Amino acid sequence: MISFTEENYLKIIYKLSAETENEISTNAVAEVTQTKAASVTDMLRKLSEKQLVSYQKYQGVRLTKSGENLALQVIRKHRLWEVFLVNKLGFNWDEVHEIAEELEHINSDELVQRLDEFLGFPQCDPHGDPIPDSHGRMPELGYKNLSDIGENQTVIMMGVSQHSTNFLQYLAKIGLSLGVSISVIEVNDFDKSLTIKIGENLHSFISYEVAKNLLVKVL
Amino acid sequence: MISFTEENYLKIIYKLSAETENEISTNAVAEVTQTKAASVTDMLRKLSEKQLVSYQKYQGVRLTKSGENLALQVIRKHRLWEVFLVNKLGFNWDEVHEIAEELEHINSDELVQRLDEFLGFPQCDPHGDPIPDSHGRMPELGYKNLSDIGENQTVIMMGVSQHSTNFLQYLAKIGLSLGVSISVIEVNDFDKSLTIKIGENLHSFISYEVAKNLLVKVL
DNA sequence: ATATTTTTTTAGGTTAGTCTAAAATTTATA
DNA sequence: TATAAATTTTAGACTAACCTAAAAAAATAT
Repeated sequence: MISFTEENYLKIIYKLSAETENEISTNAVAEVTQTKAASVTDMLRKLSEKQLVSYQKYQGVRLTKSGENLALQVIRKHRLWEVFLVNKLGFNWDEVHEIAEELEHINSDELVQRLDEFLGFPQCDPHGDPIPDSHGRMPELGYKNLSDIGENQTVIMMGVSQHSTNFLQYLAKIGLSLGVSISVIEVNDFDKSLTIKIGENLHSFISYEVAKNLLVKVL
Repeated sequence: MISFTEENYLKIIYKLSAETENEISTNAVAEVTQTKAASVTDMLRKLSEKQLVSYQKYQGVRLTKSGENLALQVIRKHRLWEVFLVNKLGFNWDEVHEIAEELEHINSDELVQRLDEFLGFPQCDPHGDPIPDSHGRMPELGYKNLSDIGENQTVIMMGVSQHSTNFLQYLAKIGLSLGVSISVIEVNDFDKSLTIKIGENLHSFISYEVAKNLLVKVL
């Protein structure tokens, strides 16, 4: 059996692994789990004994195939529950993360299966993140970052790659929400900031930092 | 903050209290929690320090007002989730208890509120048990036990007061399900067993033990 | 290439929730 | 009402997940 806490470690290692080819350091995990490096070392040894990660001391950690599968199932549950909370219960997309952090550990394959069906087999969560299927396969959504879109192109906003409440509320304030069309009017050479048109007639100016975190679909 | 385990103890003490006026014994709690009496003693001392139960050693335990409120909130969540699982996800009523045992500990008042609304403010769960409101008030459903119904009366089956899978599957087998009409044909003086008519033309014979656990609405 | 800094691990300790075995208390019985 | 039986509590120990402080290893800088 795998515990709530172990599941969280696997999920965190999975997410850190997505950003690099290298092993994940003890400190990197400690920062995300909000624990001390010593605690992480203990847990890595334990996960290693269960064959969920490959870990050599001082050399960082990597998920094994079965560790990755477990991580993907947790992520699948998290994202399905987020869809439920937003689409069925009417929560705002910036309110669901905490609750989904709890729901993702509910243990029942039958439940996940039925929830998926009830939601109409969604491909992505309310932030545009892809939902792995029951075998752990991620759907290929082909979204790009707005920062990679050239001048005079028009795209549709599909998601975000940063989920902080701050960021989501900033987007709401400047009129950016899922499904709106965004036209890139001008890209500033110096700092890569963008002048964009949101919808039909709202103009806005956003930094490269923000553009990098917006997922869009090219028409 | 109150833990998963503490919530379970409160819920169990609440349920045991419904069956008696007296204090609940350490052993009674141990039996339901599937732990040893020594562990229960430890927990009762802790809950007592938190003012959630009143407990004098060797004298058994009772919920305080705030302990009872917490227990009722857990029961509320359990029953709302059961409604969700059956009405929305299509589970059978004998399959939902385990999953609801996990879901009942998810911590968000906003979630419970919205779930209640999404389900249409149900008055009772799929077993006919009343769902406390957000203030902990139980709706008065006025159901009776089938064992208290006299000969020649007709009632509607509304629920059960025993939730074991065994029992629920036995009911399914003899054709008893929520909403069917039951007519009491004859009551056996000797052992109080009943001859009943289920629906229009199905006759059946049930023991007093079974009749005691069926909740019915008198027309 | 050595010294310094940073990272990681080890050693030993804490808390929540459990256990067993023994002691204390209550209840039942003769 | 004294004794036996049952119940409950205490004492001491275990595991999971965390901690701090110190030691060890790796990375960086002089």
